[in-house]
Amino acid sequence: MVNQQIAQTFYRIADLLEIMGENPFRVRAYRNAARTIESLGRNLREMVEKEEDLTSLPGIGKDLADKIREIVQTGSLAKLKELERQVPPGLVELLKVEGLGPKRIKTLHDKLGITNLEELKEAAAKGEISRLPGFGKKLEGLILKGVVLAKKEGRRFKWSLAESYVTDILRHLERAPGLENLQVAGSFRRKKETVGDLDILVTAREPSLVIEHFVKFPGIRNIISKGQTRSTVILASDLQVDLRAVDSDCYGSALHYFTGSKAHNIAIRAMAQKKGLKINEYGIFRKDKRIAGREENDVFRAVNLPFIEPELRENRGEIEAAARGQLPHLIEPGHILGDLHMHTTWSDGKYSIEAMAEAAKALGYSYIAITDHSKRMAITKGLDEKRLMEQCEEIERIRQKVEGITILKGIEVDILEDGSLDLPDSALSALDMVIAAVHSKFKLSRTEQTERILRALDNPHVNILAHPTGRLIGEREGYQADMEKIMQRAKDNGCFLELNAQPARLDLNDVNLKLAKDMGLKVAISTDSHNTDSLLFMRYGINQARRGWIEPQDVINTKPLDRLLKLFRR
DNA sequence: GCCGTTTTCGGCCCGACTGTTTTCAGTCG
Repeated sequence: MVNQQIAQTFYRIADLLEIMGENPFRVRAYRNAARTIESLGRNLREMVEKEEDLTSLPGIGKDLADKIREIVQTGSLAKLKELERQVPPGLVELLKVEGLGPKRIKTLHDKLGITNLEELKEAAAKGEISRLPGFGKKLEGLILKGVVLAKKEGRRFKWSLAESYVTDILRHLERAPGLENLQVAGSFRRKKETVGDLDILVTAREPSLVIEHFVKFPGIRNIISKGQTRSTVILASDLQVDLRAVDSDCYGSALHYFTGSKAHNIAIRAMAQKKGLKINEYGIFRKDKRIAGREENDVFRAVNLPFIEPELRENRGEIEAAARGQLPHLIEPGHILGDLHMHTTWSDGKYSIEAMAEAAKALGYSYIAITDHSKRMAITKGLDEKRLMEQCEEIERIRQKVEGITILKGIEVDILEDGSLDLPDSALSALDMVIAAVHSKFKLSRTEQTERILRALDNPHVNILAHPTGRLIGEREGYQADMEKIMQRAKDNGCFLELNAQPARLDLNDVNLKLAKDMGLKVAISTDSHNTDSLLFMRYGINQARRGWIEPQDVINTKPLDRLLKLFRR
């Protein structure tokens, strides 16, 4: 929580400094630091309390380390308050308007006294803006439209939803005349859990023909720009799509460039600079001579690095790891041997145990675990002790019937408010494995929530903590809890954390996955399926795992059954 | 404001598109 607050503070300072016309590199320093903090696994409050050296974090120097300490210790930052006295706070909102950046906002403020969105709208409506030097009728119109759009800004699309748009757009683009290569780049290619827009790269004999074809895509609501090599459109769903066309000689360097992340690209380019090279989307250059760029790997070769998988390109240590020859060998869908979290008609699932087993078998799995809810989840017909025993007998019968896959007896047992479990040990001891989960009392204090979960992990029957933070992407923040402590206890107790592969959960997130890996704590990637179709959500889990640097050996359900069962013996 | 296997000063990624310009600034990614 404090990490997010600090990151937001730094972003805000960056915006304010930018509007004041400050040194752009200083502005960037604040944004870089904010990004570092957002993707930091460690809790800054704890680091400050332990008097750890904050300047060891990338992009944090003495000055920003002091500011972090000030925010942790006082809850606010004098520097921010001072800036907010100098710049009307409403001006920052104007940055969200398409076509307005710091320079124009400053002009609008200085010449027309505009301090917020409402005043901007009035001025545009009265035609005052087009009379300013450097502003024209067209920009005024854009601002009028932009003022409305600004409120919607910031919407991000879950990766799984973006994927459905990608499918349609690619089907359209494949029919473009003279098309050679077609690839989605950007955060979609990096498998980020949400994407802000889609970046599509093409190569073609005649790029402008592809652009012409692209803008005829039926799902387009608005064409923002359309040039010789590049076009931006907005789909009816509000998703922005950028198309870039390059020559096939540049395909590799362009793909690297458009895949990002921005922070990764800047770091790679800085390395190239030191070697007297220049990297841009058109290739790798020594002086003015182009020396490579057809293959994406040319970029990495130019800076003496091995290929770095797109999912790792966040400048979170992947470049250093690559330089040391210590990049992870990321997990792939084929490594998964079974699914350890699913529901049936015994609680809130839609299919029988047998149907789930057959569906999993068809996916080539060698085992599954049936993990229905426990009685506290009354709305799901959660199992009490008696029904759980009946279900175990039913599983015994189906084991005889369905061959070629092992069905494990499990439960997703509720963690009650005090950290005790919803079923007695006598019931849990009859099972092959136990998942424990928080489904209630999300609002407990951080300390209480942490203690509650730690106590559950101390129950010797618990093997896996389900959806460990409880967050729902874009809808609900997770409950407050000290994940570092929870992970450490799980490791000490021989438990595991789940990576829940439901596209709305993807819980743990990438940062926490990396933290778990660094601690040596293994995870289970599970679909939490309530029907046979969602067994396929496994791939979303794999995407997220790869972003968290997870390798096959870090995941328990890549292990053959006998080794898995040994891991469940605490 | 950060950073350093040439450096503690002087750099900091770089190109496309648009609009209002008659040669370029601002914005965006």
